[in-house]
This record gives sequence, C-alpha cells and structure tokens, in this order.
Amino acid sequence: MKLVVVESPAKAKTINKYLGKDYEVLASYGHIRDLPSKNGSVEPENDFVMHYEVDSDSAKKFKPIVDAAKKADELILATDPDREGEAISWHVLEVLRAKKAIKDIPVRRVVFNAITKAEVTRAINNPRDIDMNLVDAQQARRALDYLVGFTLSPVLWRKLPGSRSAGRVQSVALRLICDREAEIEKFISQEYWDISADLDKKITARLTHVEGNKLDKFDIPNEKTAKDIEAKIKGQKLEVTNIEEKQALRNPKPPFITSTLQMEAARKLGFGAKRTMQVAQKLYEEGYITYMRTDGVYVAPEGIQSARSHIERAYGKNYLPQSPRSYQSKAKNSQEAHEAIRPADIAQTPEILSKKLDDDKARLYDLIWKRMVASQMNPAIFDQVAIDLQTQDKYAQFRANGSVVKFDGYRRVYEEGVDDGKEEEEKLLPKLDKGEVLDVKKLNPEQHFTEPPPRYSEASLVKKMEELGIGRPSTYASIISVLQDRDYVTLDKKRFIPE
DNA sequence: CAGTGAGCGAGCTTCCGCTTGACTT
Repeated sequence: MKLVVVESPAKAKTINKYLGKDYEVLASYGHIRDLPSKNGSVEPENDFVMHYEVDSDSAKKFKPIVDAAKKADELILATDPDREGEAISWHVLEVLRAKKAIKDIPVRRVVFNAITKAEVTRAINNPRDIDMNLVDAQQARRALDYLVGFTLSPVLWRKLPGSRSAGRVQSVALRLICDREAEIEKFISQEYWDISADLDKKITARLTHVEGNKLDKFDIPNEKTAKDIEAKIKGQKLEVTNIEEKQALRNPKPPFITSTLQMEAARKLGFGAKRTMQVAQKLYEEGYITYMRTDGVYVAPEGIQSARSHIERAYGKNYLPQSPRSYQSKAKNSQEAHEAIRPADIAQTPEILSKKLDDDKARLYDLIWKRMVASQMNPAIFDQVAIDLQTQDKYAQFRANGSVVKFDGYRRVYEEGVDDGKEEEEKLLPKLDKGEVLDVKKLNPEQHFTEPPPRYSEASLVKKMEELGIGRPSTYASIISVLQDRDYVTLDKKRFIPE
C-alpha cells in the first residue's frame, strides 16, 4: 500500500477515488506542528533553532497517518504546491521519522495544481524530492512572524495600556487604516465648478474649452467665474465642429480568487469577509465549487471547456471567443497553489441549485458561477460618440458624449460591482452632422467640492493588503477580526475607523 | 460586628498560516 498525504480531507476523498485500491490517501488537516506560544520557541542566539510541538489536537488528527505509515511501502507527500505546503510535507516526514513510523521505504514529493484525474495521475508519475530551499523559506517566515509578534506585543502591553498585540501583518493593516484616517483629517475640501448645457434634441454637453484653452478641474474655482463665463455664452447657439465615432471593447474580469470573491460578495451581497468564507467553505465541502482559499486565476482545462460549451449552448456562437481566455495573477507574491474559485460543474446552473441550497449559499454560488462563465465570454462592444460644439464667437467649446452597447458580450451574464462610484449609464446621442447648429435651452453652472479619500471597507482593505503582499488568502478574514477584537478599529457603516 | 473599599501584588495576554470541527451566540 502506498500512503499519500494531502492537506484537506475533501481533497483526500476525491484523490482516493482517482488512485484506487493500491493507495491510501489521508489528510494532515493543515500544519501538524507549530511553535508553541511561549518564550524560547525560536532562539536567535543559537542559530535560530526552532522548537516545534505537535499539540494534542494535531496529534489526534495525525494518528491515522502514523498508523498507515507503519504499514505503507511507499510514502507520497502531496501537500499543496506552495511554500507552506512544502513545509507541511517536510514536517510530516520529520514527525514520522521521529516516531519511527517509517523505515526504509521510498519517500516522494508530488505536486498538482488541479484535482482532476489526469493531473493527479501525471503528478504521481513525476515525483521529486522535498525542496529544502522552499522549506527553509517557510521556516524563516515562521520564525520571523514569531519573533516580531512575541517581541513587539509585550513592549506594547507595557507602553500602551489597552493594546494587546502587534505583528507583521496586523500592524501594517492597522497602519493603513490609520494613515487613511490622517489623510482624511488633514484633507481640505476644494471648491470647483463645471458648466453644462442642455441643447435641442435632449443633448447635454459639458464645457471643455474657454478661449481655446482646455479647462482643468479647478479652472472655474468659484461662482463669480462661473457666472462670468455663463454670461458670455448666454444667447449664443452651438455649432457642431467635430464628430468622433469609435468602438470600445471591454473584456470580462478573471474568475474569482479569495480576495476578489470577498470584494464582490461585499459589494453585491453585503457579506463580510468572514461570512463569505464560511459560506464558500460549505459550498466547497459539498462539492459545488473548487477550493476557496487561493490566489491563482488559473482554471483547469476541463473547467474552461465546460464553460465554453455552456456558453455556446446557452447564448450562441457569438458569445464564444475563438480560443479560450487565460488570465495571469497580478499580485507579485502570489503562490498559485490552487486554481481559481469556480463551479465544480458548470452544468449545475444557479437556477437548478437555488432550489437545493439555502439562501446564502445560493447567492454566493450564483456570483461564482456567473463570474466563471463570463470570464470565458466575448468582450462587450460599445459604440462611443464624442461631439464637439462651439459657440458662434468661438469663445467656448462643449463636448457631448454618447455610449451605446452594441453587443453585450460577457455582460449578458455578469458585470463586476463598483465601490464608491456611480454606475456609468448608457446614453444615446441622435445623429448629427458637422456644421449643424443647435439652440442652447439652458446653461447649468454647478458647484462641487473635492471629497476626501474614503475609509477602508473590509473589501478595499483586503485588496490593498493583497497588492502590498501582506497576509494570505487563508488569513485576510482573520486579520480583520483581530483588529476589531483588540478594539483597534471599529466598523461604522461598514468602514474602518481607528480607535 | 459586618460590610466596604483602598492598596497591593500575582498572573495573564501575544505572532502568521495551513486545515476542520466542536463549541457558543
């Protein structure tokens, strides 16, 4: 019997089916040992020696692996293909050796990026050794986090009563929130004006040039300037001087990863990060979606293929690109051990599942399914028109913009939500000719004030952390909880305010 | 005499990242 060790029990079950009777696949349930939460777990004075411990919970979960190892004639370490996964393999091996659970059997390290029969088989046939460089990188990460956190936190207890913890990730996240608050406090709102004109044929144009000079945002700083300009334009007609027509394409967004799922669920469903992850976990365990803690946008070929055939069947050839779309991860430190978050089976449409799933699950699945399908569809095409108009005395120039969806493409299925903004609206402009003259029905000078940057929401903080390479998919939600549990920040109208 | 409160001292907290499941709210 060959013993295969993976991290998650759900994966173990699936892989067991693929590999058959000669193999026994067991789960480590993540890390099996860790630095105990006390002084001296890392000794900087002693070449950074690290003292790991298997706690009683881990020991219970590890027992089946120990028992199986004793009977196995080969050990296959198939933990996740990233830094933490490599270390878990090494820890498993170390503990099995320390317990003398394995003798002289071959030990192989195997990695796969998707849980499909083809990929698992390929991986099993291409074993390698444990990559000690990767393991050491993980140990350095672990030691550093321990040393930073357990050195800084006690300093805080003494110097700042009420504070409870500090760490490589949480303190930086807190700093982001505080910096933003400082920015808001010192923000000075600035007045500016713009002028638009209501024309014949229900056209609205905005003032872009005065005396041949392009207007910048603050070029009309107050009411007096606005009224002066208005007075000079009043009574004049506008002549069409230029018409620009072009087509714009918009491509779909990549399928979800943990951070983007948390953001969209917040925008569209109002879910907090924690709730999103709990619901996603259930969907994953019940086999409806792929793994939910991931920073990879890669999709297994079978996933792409089934999305493409669904698109062709449900929406027709026009919606299907010639070749599959592929996406690349933007985050620099992404490890991409798992593929994107997508439905396990595209044929299970949200309509079918909505009858089987409870409300939260159904709504999250709906997002995931649509995002995946849309990510393989054709771009949306917009017909855009820009019309320049001039006063007869050439004092002022206006522009009217129009945008019409010519082909909805992926938007037929899914459109990403927006954060603090206005949804752009569709605006149809009537056919006009160069030289045509239009009456000005009304001039609208309008006062505006610049606004401070918004406070972070859970979603925008996660996005920022990901950009900066702080925290991991498995920890975004918990870091947010820590900041609140420690009373460092509070949520007001879903925005973080430092205490 | 019983209850109250000031004053003092002892003991405790903590990191990040990988997994669920057993708890409580």
